Amino acid sequence: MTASLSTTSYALLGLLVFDSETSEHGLTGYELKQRADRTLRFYWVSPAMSQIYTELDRLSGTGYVQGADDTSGKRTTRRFRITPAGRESLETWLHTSEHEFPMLKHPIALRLMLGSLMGPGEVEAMLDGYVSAVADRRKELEAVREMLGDNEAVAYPARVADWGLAYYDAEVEIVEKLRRTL
Amino acid sequence: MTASLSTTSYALLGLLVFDSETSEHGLTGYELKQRADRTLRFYWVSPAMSQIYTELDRLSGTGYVQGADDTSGKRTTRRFRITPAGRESLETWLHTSEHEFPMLKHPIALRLMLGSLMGPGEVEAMLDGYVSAVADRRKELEAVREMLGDNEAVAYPARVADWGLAYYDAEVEIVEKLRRTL
DNA sequence: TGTAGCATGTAAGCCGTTACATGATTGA
DNA sequence: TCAATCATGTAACGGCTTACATGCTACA
Repeated sequence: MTASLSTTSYALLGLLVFDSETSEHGLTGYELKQRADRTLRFYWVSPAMSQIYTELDRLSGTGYVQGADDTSGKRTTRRFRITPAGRESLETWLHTSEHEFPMLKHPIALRLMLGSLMGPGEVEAMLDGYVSAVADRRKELEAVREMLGDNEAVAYPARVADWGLAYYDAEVEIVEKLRRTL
Repeated sequence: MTASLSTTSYALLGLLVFDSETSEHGLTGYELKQRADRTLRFYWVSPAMSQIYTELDRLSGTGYVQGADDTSGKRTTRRFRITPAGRESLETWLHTSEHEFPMLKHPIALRLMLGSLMGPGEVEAMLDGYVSAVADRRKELEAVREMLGDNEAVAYPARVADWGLAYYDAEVEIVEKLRRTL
């Protein structure tokens, strides 16, 4: 029987799969957090450091990752690699689990609903601020997209990044149109 | 000093504001859940029933809502109304709080990242399923939009619904384009 | 020498869910 | 009479965050 994990656990396992295909030494918890900040953050969550270490302990417990002391550097660190069992569990999850609908927590839309309680100009300012925040976000994601390039090994992550970029573009267009109707 | 509440608390407070502008008798926890299912769900969350009652207790504690036994019907229920203090707290929140960036938890995008571990056809099937799930969602939101009509009192909620519809349309377009590149 | 980044954890606590429990009313 | 809906809660627990604690290394 397969231990059932949270989606976040599988997401981290996914990051470890990509690592295993390009390197042999694994990732530290710290490095895993950096990867999450670069990728997962845009369409899932980037767990807190403390959460990363907790998940790594959990995944070690189920045998899905294996941690080993790395003494090759200046400092001894623990590096984690995905195990065959972990890879299998991840694949089973991909094949069999329910595909839940995305969950969007959108504080700007929530506030807009209460626009009648806001002052004149305040709604506009909020939407302008949001458009510029999206632009910032987009730039960050663009940098990630450029890093992925056209490397076949990360063709799917690149597609996800493209999806994200198109989403941000659509969002800006929608909000700017909405802004003009106020 | 104002008690600091979760965003979900303010969202419920917002629903109670709309009620207060159209009726005088308030909402039961059960009705509040129904409103959340119709509106909040699309761009925030619709809390579980148990959470609704917990929040109502909390909001009663801070004096932001007031519950009263309603014995006018066949059955005695508790109906909640927002208080002037609650309305003020909500407005303060609208004016002063940080506008966090939306949070998207997108299981489909997450799985797509791991597309290289999925079988041929499996990615396509997943995306097709997603497109049809979005279509279903869109229909639900469309029904809500129609209910709002062009009633001035809910002009802002109507705009939020329009935003949601445009978002679903964009999502379908993006995914269908992506689908063709596989 | 001091600050930023690397590296790893524990503890407390919030938010929210599912499961469980109870019971009234409406309508087929 | 039986199922669906209305209506209200408690208990247990999972997931995740913030705050706190510690210490090494690189570099300006």
